[in-house]
Amino acid sequence: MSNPTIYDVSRLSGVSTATVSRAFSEPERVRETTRRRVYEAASALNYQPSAIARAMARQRTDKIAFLICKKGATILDEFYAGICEGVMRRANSLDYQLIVSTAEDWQRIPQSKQIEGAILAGDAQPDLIAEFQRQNVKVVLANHVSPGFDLPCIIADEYDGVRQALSHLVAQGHRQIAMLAGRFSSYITSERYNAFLAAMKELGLSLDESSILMCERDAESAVQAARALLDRPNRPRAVFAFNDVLAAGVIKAARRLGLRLPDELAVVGYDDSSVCQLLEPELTSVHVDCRRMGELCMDRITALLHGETDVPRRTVVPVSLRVRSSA
Amino acid sequence: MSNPTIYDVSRLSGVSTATVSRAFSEPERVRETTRRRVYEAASALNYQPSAIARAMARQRTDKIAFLICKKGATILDEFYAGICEGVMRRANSLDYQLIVSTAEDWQRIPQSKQIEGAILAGDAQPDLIAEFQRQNVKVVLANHVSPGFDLPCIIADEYDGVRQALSHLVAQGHRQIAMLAGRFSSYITSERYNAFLAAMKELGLSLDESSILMCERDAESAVQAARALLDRPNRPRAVFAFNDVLAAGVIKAARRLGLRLPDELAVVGYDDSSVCQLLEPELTSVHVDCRRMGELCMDRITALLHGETDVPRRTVVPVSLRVRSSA
DNA sequence: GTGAAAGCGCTAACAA
DNA sequence: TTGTTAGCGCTTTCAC
Repeated sequence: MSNPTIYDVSRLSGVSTATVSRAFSEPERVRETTRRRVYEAASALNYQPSAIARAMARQRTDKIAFLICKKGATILDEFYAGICEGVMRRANSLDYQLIVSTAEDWQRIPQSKQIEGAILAGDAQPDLIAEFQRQNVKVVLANHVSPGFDLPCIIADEYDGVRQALSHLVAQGHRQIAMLAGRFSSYITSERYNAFLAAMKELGLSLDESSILMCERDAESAVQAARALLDRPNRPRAVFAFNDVLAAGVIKAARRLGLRLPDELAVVGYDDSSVCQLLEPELTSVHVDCRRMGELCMDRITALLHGETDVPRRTVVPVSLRVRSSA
Repeated sequence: MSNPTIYDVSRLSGVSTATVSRAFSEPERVRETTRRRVYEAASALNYQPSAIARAMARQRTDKIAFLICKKGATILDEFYAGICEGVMRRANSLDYQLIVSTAEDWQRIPQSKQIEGAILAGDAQPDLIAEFQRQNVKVVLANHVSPGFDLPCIIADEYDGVRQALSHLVAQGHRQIAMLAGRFSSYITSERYNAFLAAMKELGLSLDESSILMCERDAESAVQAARALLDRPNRPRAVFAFNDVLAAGVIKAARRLGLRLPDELAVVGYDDSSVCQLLEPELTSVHVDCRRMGELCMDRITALLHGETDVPRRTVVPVSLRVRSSA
């Protein structure tokens, strides 16, 4: 019942185990005819090399982990699922196995997972990073930077994203732009917040403190905040939201107040998630190529694993505004 | 530079490797004081048992795969991400490692992945299943059933979901209900389709062939179909859509025609995805507990792995209508 | 181009 | 309760 081993193949094909091994991992080093005999025996026995034994002998596992570092809420939102997909694709094509988990769950398990690298997506905690470094596991950060560590990180061009959004609104004639900021990871929140301030300044717009609102990360919270904003006598005509969910909240609030978009209120979101095309009017949003971010993460990990020394520390992925009918 | 091994710990703590091994895998079989000494030595050396070596010796890997079987489009939509999350959670708590991939990518890699079980989500192809069985890998199906095989499968109660949706519409006074069917996996499509026919009959509603529309799985396709439907002189007052994306398409089309929801048109979706609460009006939809489905998948796999013989073949997860303002 | 044999780090009889 | 030791299936020198 147990699986055939290299010994079985060796016996059946009449060559040594060393040759069988080579036939599978360095085919060019074994003579054509021999190789053929090995393959025939192998397929007759339905043999496949054991990844475990191979890892054991080679002292490497070709295994890397993708950990979502995010407290609460659903684990795989669309954005992280996109990064995950990019990582997965690239991992598969590079013959790496991908373990997917959350940072929380990962840490609960004491046993070493024998991974060679870890991609931490989101708000990676310093102690987790330190732990990996102690175990000599290569680390790459996605959508986050961790000041204390010298690690490759893949981030989106937050500043440019916000700038594009605001420029578009300005081009539509808006001068007074409100911002609805959500509580995301500390990095994203502060980055996007500062980008807003900087872009407003760059565009020569006056900043009204009262038109900067904070809310949680759910739509309902956004609806509340937006209602307060839109109820004001001198309400803003344009709103930039931290992501599409919040933007949807703003649109809901606007609808309930009977406002027509984009004429009476312009709304721009962020992430260009699938919901943008489900709303009416469709939501103008900043597109982030999260799959690409995932691929880059894998590229950085493999570079580190190959001992490359000049791996880029900070890779900024360009973003672009997708103009639709909400603004 | 290389990691400490069980020999290092054995030497430092002055006990045999067997005892060290036991201290980690069967703590109760080693005396308190000895155990303590082992742990001290281990942590002094920063030792962690190698999962590879353990797998090699034990002849088991504690590794299972979650494969998304779905052609095209994005790999991890919200529904599958939910199942994946459930599987992940349970896998972590049971100390299994989870490899996540797509069926396509998986098959491209010849080397054996040494998994003990595979959870196939979606449209699992018979040849893939057969291949796993040949390799003695346990298989469980999620959101799918494969007639040719005797496998545990976890599915949602499609029939009841549709019935609840239609009952609700009937309770609202609707008699003439249209259906917008999308091309999903063959199983889901036919299941939901037949459920509609059966439920209509059960509720004593007359079935008008012309009010059953097919479309692709994207919102735009749904908008087109819905427009054709709503442009008719004798247009329906209620639409049941195969999922929330299609329902959103219907709402878009309705909006563009100036129809007011739910008074002039009632819409019900399926899946209760996050978009339901982002739309205005919020979308009434059939809630499917996909995380639960994922957990059940893991439970079935572990039952199989433990050699249990009476593992349920067909587990139907209950669903429930979430009534909101669209119908 | 191929073979012999020594590991890789751990587990599980079996013995003490 | 603890120790001895023979594997687990493969890779990789080092010979030939």
